[in-house]
Amino acid sequence: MKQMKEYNPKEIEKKWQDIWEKEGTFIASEDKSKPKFYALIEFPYPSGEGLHVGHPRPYTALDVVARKRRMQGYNVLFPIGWDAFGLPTENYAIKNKIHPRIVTEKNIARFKSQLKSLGFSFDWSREVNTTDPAYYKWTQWIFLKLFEKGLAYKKEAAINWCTDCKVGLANEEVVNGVCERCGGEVVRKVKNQWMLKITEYAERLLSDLDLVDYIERVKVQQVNWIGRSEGAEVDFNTTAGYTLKVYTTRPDTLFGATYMVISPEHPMIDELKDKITNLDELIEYREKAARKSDFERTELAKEKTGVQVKGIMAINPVNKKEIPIWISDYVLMSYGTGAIMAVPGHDTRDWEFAKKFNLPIIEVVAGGDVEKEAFTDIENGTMVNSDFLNGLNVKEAKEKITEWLEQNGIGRRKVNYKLRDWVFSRQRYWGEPIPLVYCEKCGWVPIPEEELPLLLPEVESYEPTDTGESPLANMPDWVNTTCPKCGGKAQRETDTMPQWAGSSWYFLRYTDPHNDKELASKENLEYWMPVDWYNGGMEHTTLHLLYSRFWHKFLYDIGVVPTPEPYQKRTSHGMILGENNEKMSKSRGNVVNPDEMIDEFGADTLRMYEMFIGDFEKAVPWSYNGIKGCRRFLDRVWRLQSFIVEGDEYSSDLEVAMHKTIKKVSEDYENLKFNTAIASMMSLVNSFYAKEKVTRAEFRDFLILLNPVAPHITEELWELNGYEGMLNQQKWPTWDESKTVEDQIEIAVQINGKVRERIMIPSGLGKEETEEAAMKDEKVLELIKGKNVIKVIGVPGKLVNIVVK
RNA sequence: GCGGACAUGGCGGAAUUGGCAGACGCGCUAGAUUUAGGAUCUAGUGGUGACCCCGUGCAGGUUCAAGUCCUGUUGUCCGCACCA
Repeated sequence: MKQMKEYNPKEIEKKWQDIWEKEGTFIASEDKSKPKFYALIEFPYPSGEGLHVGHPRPYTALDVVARKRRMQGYNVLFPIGWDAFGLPTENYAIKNKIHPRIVTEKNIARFKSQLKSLGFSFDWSREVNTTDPAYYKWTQWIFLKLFEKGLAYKKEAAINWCTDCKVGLANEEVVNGVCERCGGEVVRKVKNQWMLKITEYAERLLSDLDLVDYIERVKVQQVNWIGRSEGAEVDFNTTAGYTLKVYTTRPDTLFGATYMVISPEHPMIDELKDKITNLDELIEYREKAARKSDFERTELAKEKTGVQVKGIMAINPVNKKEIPIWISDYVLMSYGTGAIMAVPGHDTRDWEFAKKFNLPIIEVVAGGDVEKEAFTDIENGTMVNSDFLNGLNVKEAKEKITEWLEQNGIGRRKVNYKLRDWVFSRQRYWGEPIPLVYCEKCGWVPIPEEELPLLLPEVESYEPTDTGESPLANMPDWVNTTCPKCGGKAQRETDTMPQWAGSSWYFLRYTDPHNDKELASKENLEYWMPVDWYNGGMEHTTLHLLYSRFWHKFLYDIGVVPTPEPYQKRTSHGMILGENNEKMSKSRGNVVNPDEMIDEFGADTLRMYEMFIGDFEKAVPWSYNGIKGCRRFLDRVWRLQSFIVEGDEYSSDLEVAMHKTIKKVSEDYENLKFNTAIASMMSLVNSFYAKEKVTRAEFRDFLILLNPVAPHITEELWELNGYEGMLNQQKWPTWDESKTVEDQIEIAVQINGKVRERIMIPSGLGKEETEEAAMKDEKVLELIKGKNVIKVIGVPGKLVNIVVK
């Protein structure tokens, strides 16, 4: 036994990180003849807090896959960058009176050193930064293209306004009625906003989910968020001659419509103000509704409120009956037509409203008791009280009435989506300036492409204003400009883009990050896209993921990118919780800092524990003892050196174990089952210890298998023990399926389903031979002696069950 | 309310198409070694003292065989939230 050096992670991790950097080991090659593999993680937002141990979980997972793929001969792109515009930095900058650019630089430096100390195989030469003018030039360019194609428009709209951040929020940023970022109260505020027509892509965003390999829960969430529904639009005439359009998914219940409800903001009220006899009352209700924050609205959702529109009645087109019109805030202007036909017999909300205001309820689908509750079942039940629909089931009735409506020109088939257009303006400083100017004569005019990027100006104060204007509005020198079209006086847009802008296309930039002619070259996009595997958090499923798919589809339509979808495969990791099983946060005092773990145990141990901690897709609490166990394993691996014996082959008694492990590890790394891959390597090491021997061939292949998880220690052991070259340049080992099974295997013999004996039989026996082998066994014969054997069921390789009486 | 996921030892978790429940790790117990151990090694570790038996949230069912399939039920987590 030779003298062994101590395992010193501090020393060897630094050593190998320096070597990898110096040699450019992980720089993606420009050689496009090799098969490519593009692995992507969500680029981090460089906050002032630094990393906690939750961050490295997804990064390590894809690092493992990336490292394995390189050894399998792929040209791997595994890039990293910074999503650096955004509110927290700006807020911190305001509070501490430091320019957000300086704050950003500082935070990035911190994140970078933390990520580097974990030994990820990122291609640092392709680092991007959304706040770099050379990057946001192209964010602005894409926006101009959207504007050019009519997909960006400015609209006076009631938006979600965070009273703390003093900024408009997208629907997606309002969580439970409060601001997703700061938890501040959100109220409705009418503002002139830039909007992006993501709704125009709703159908494709939905149907193209068939083209990609996303985990089910991601697909389901996107489907729900897009919220497609099929129904009909129906025209209701009114006694005032005004036509009220409604959208319904239940046209079959038209005969049961006993009143109508329109949203308080519905334009009919203003248009017919001369004919409405209680206008004051309606306006009062509308104002009350507008003042309510979204939070209050949902809070008060239990009790329905409303006011009848007096002086006008609607006419049910199927039976010409006059029915009253009400306004109520349970009908939203932003969905469908802002008006509904109320069918209290078969819609729960309408039923509650009708009960409260004593409106008639008519049963049109038999099967329930509409006096007790709305009958909403659409599977069972037959149409009644519905003239020519009587006797049909719901499905048939829907079809028939829709045809009838179309024939009579009073209705049409209609598909609706819950998805709304994307509020794209922020009244903030730290974001991409919107490259448009407003000219009295020409309206909104894009600044010429060659003038991009439109730089964010230096500014005295970047505090948001109480009026809701961007800080940029306080800079007349910057705002006042000339119209690119007519040369007249014009003013710049002072709103900036939301944080989601830069992250909607960053994966494209990685393919060609230094290109100053295009956002990325055609050849590079052709070669690298789509992203083969994208892992990220579930919290981005309805925001970033949908937004970036939308931009990508748009870029596909205008011929910039070669694929209709950006990401071929999407997976998601579970959160790492504090040791107390609560979400890790500063305020709970349960944050575990990766720097400290690296200092105490080493990066390899941390990486390994991140992967071994549990089911990758589930939330799991951190455990200090758990990480200690991983360090213990690496210590054991280090000490394997003392067992090394000569041998270019696997030893006969471990041959099966080797092939099995290679198979298990190779497959598990691909299937997010890092925990079981590591478990199988631990078992293998236990076998080496049991023998106190490991051949050079066994050790060699074991090191390769372990390398993606623990890259530093394995490189060091590779070198120390005189293997050729660098470990990361080796070929991934392969397994021989026929060698993954022992010659003799143990199977169970059950009697009436209970295991009573275990026998050794040669592997590969068929069903009958297996049964025969069991029936020959002495102990088994003993056990069934004198009993009546009814049935013998053999399962090759598993067990034999003997049914006796 | 709607949609989705999950429920297995003291803990994190394993378990192809239904086929030996509890792999691997932690923790714990005992022993060895050590001046000492939050080090290392060996053995044990679902419950009950042992064979038996009982055991995958709960109650049924299908099957030779159920953690896995079916029906019902309870609980936890996540997403959406008056979407007509």
